[in-house]
Amino acid sequence: MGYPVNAFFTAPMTEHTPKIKRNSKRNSARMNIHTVAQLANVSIATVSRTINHNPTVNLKMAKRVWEVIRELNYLPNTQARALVSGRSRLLGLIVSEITNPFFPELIQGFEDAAVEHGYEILIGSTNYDPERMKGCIRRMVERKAEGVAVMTFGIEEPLLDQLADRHVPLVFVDVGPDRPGISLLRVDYHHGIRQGVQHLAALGHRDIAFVTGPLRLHSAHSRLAAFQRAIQECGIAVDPKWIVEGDHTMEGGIAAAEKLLAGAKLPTAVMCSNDMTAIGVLHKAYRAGLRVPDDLSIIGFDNIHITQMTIPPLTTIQMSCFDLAREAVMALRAQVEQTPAPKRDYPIETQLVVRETTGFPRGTMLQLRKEGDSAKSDPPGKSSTV
Amino acid sequence: MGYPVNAFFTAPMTEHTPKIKRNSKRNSARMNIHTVAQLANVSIATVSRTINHNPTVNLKMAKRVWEVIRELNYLPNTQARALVSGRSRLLGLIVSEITNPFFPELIQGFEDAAVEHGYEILIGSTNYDPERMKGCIRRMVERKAEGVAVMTFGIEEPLLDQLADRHVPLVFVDVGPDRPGISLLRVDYHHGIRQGVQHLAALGHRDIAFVTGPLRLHSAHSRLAAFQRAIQECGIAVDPKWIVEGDHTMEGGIAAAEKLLAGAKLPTAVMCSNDMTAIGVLHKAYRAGLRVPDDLSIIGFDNIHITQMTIPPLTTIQMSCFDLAREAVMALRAQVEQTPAPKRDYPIETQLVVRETTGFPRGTMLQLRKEGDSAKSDPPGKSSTV
DNA sequence: TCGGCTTCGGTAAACCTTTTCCCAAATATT
DNA sequence: AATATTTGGGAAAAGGTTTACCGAAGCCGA
Repeated sequence: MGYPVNAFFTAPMTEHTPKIKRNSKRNSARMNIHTVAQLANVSIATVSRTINHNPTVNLKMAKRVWEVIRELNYLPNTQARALVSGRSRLLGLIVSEITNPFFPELIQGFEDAAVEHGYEILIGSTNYDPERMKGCIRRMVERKAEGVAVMTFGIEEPLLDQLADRHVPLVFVDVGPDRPGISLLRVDYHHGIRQGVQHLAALGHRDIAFVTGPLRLHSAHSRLAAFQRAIQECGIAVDPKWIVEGDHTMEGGIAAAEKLLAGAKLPTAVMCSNDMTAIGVLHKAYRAGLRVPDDLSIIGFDNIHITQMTIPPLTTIQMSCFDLAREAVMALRAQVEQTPAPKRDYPIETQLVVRETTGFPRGTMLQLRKEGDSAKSDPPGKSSTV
Repeated sequence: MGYPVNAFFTAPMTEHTPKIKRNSKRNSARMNIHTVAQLANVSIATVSRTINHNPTVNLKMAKRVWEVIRELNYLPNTQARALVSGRSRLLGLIVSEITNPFFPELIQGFEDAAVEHGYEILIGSTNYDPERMKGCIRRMVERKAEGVAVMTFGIEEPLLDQLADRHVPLVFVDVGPDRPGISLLRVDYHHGIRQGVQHLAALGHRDIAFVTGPLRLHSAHSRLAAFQRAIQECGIAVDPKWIVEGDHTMEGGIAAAEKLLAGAKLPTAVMCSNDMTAIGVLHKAYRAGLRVPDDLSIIGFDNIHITQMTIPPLTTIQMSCFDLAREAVMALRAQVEQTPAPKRDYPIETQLVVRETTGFPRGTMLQLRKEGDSAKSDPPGKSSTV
């Protein structure tokens, strides 16, 4: 500091020495902005400005620089850029379980939205384990993610302090602490679930069971509450015996179905907190010799890709994970880039998709048959989507 | 220069200015190794040594430093560490499509193995698009991944030069250029596929179709070749009409099944290049009113989790993606950490898993029935694994 | 032809950490 | 008690980039 800046202009020799030193190092396969500058016969500042599309660089020179960059296949060192600019251009995404097909679809959407806006993503999978969650958060902080979307549908509050304390913008699903820098994606579970319940009620179902997600998670409660509200709206009583806790896995679905089958009276329809659970229930029904939908109607939740291919294709409630992902990125960007007034709430729609696992309950069917209306045996809405 | 502790010994006034500037910045929520050093009353070097468990730091001092680190919730800046140490501790993983359930399982395994050895992962999903592949590779280089596993089961050669030229260790599946720094994971497709073919042949199948993967991919050819060899070993002729190209998606499976169904003569069994294809075929069979396995036997490949839950559960050939992932990390580590003699070849086993989509072909079944052996109608090996 | 203005390009500091080198202090040895 | 040896810790450079600041060159009008 404080040296007369241009003193050296008149004394080239002293400056030459370090330059040579640089060259010798560079020859050993080390490529950086200096290499480019040297080959293009410009200063590193010019190279940097060219790369960052600074308009003060003259076109001819820019072209020359780009040519050298191409020729060398030069790519700037992201770490160095992030270090000096203070921007990592990294968004974090924390999910429950990467092996649940819902999440890869979400990840894909998140990545596409992020890349579109010049960000990259850092994925963390908690597997419902607080230890792993802690690790994920640590990594997000260490790598200086500029924002983190917590899509685990539930998070231990104390853990997120690590992030909140560092003023990392966060986005949650459903619920989260009300602080500045924290956005919420509010899923309107009620709309889709009510459609599902009404669909079942219209078919004549009165004995409707519900398999929840893990009740530690807030989203599981939200979905259950939406179900209970919808059921009551239809004037049906909710029998607590038919509310069974699952864990959002296929195995959990099987276990839940077993519990239901063990009861004295069977429900005629089951709604599930997610599609994987529904697939488990469907499988158990198959094993138990129940025909779907004749003996048991099943509705899932999420509308993951594979539900189109189950046998029979699953009626489910769509929650667009692309919307969810896009909104999450939007919310994060709004915080990071300080768009004037960042909304805190981003609503997400849900929507019933009728496929072929829902039909008349057995009793009704017989009744209809008796009335000579056998053509009706085709469930309504068959393959309305597929 | 100008670090707090000894600044005053030399030239207090001139050096004092930056110190104040630093502090003022630090107060505004900026935390780094200097903050820790200051609070612990040591130099930054000591803090760094403590963090890196350098044994020359005396225990008492280390304890004091760790306490401050804890109290501040300090986490070192990964970018800066990577920049100076030249080690990003990042491993890249490039997959075909994250929404194909095989890959999340692979990713999970890869991440677990990486984290176990102190690495983190960078995921790229190509969606079979060379443009995206290019982007993935660029990101891997930019972020300075220390090694990259290319699990797309096929890569455009010129693209990988970007990585090879930079001496980034690579690991491929099946096939890859024979250069130093490139390891191969050799999957023994033949073993599992032969088991599958023999299983079908033993049941009496002679008319066996095969739905390949996208033939641009080398792994598709490998699997097809393994099938053809196995078929010939069983003394069955391969009818080229029954080799149909799929694309590793469920939709591709449906399309392939449609092509097969349109033929004059139907095969009695179909082997598929992956499970998603098999699920598509299974679905098409269901739509066409064919019973599985009575009218059509189906065998998949990969043994993804969901195959346990298809209706009926899918007979498939297991390729342990955890093994694959673990071996990939091992191979990369061997290169990165210069273990004495890094093996180039890592063999991966495949294994038939018999579930319930394979049974006697229709003709045989009737024949057996005629022979009064109706008890045999249960296919052999039923749920031998589930 | 010269002075002032514009425009373009170079220099060095800053970002945060690791690591080498070196010095000082503490302990051991004669 | 004085020197040799060990140990612990501080200073500073390096790593690759961005950017503020400043100098130089070119251009125009007078």
